[in-house]
Amino acid sequence: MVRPRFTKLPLEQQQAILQAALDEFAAHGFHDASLNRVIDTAGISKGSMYYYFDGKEDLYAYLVRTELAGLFARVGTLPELDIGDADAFWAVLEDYYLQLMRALTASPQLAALLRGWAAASKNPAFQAAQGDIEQASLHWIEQALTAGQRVGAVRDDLPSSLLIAVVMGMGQAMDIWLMSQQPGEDTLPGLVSDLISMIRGAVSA
Amino acid sequence: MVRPRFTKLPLEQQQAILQAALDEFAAHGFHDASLNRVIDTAGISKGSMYYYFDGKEDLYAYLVRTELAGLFARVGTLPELDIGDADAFWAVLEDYYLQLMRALTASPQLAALLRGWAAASKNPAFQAAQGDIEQASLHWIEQALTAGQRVGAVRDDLPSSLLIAVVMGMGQAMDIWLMSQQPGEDTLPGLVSDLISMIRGAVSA
DNA sequence: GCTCGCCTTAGACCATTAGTCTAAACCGGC
DNA sequence: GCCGGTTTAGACTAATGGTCTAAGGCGAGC
Repeated sequence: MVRPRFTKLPLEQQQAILQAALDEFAAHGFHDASLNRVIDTAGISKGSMYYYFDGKEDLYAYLVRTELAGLFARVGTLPELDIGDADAFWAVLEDYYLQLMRALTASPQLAALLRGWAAASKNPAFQAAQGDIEQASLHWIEQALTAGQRVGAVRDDLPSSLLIAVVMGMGQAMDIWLMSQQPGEDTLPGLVSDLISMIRGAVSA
Repeated sequence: MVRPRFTKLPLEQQQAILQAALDEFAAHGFHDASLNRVIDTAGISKGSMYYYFDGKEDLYAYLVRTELAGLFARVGTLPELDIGDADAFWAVLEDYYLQLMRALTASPQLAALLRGWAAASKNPAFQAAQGDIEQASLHWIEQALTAGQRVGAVRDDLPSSLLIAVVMGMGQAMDIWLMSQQPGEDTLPGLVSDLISMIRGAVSA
């Protein structure tokens, strides 16, 4: 866990460290990122780094959490899902997903960070570090799915763990594909609509 | 690329090396596997290992390729897909997928190996090593999808790269979920049927 | 039977990694 | 001015993947 002392640092030094970490992790992914390089770039000593963070995984988890929080703060929270019928459910979801993707295309570094996260998250040895991030994401999808089941938009004849796993798999594949397309503001809505329609087809009642 | 000299080795020594590598990679995944441990376990020297293989990625790629070839040899090749209508297409695919999963549950080490492969394959820095494996897999899915489009079982209004990416993402998620369930011979067919129905829903015309 | 030359092997060595630890520097309170 | 806890510097460790050189092994030609 990140040490509280880190948050007591002058903001500019916090940002210097986080920026260096973001550059490094976004450029190389978790495994191939060098903590030593982050330390050099940030201009602090190894002792200080380990005084602020438990280690590489801790820094990474904190960075992802912080950046994700910023992203969701920019986009806003997910609107209420279980008012209305199935069509309304999917429309709301599509709109929200579109806004998320807009925000993501605007910050390619964050996209790279999440791409690396998606790649690593399946590795069991890494899940310990993923911890609350993964949990939050799963929780988010789980809530959306159960809301969809309440309004009859999502089938409920399968184990929810399977639905969650498949939706996450689809979502990650779509995110990566979408980022690789570098979609413009004109094409993005249509693509997002297609993606949601595929998810809808997969999990519809 | 694996050096031809490796295949000229006595079979038992080849198998000693491959078995050691399989144990290590299946237990720890690609990144956390230690090549030095493989070398020790196999009872060869570092010089020999690097005389047979270009390096860690090369050994891993060769191992996956070999094991995959064995799996497909056990299961047999995919039956002809574009005879009949859409329902026939999905029935054939389901049956084949079921056989693959049967074979996979029978060899948990191979399942672990492929799980690690799935986790690593999204990392761009790693794709160079994936190379022909990834290509073969993509090619396989691509062929199935175009066959499905010919018989009207698969929509053709989306970029095929998107369809491929999404189907791969779903497939990987499903494989991982399925392996984590440790399904018995009684439950497996029903689960596989559910999985195929989700893919069908996602990509149907 | 001997020797030459090439294929193979052994393992020391290198740069780099994440992470540990100790000693010094700093700085506020008295 | 100095005392004591907080913070920093960076040497150090164990392990990694990968390189390289020198020796061993062994068969062909004579």
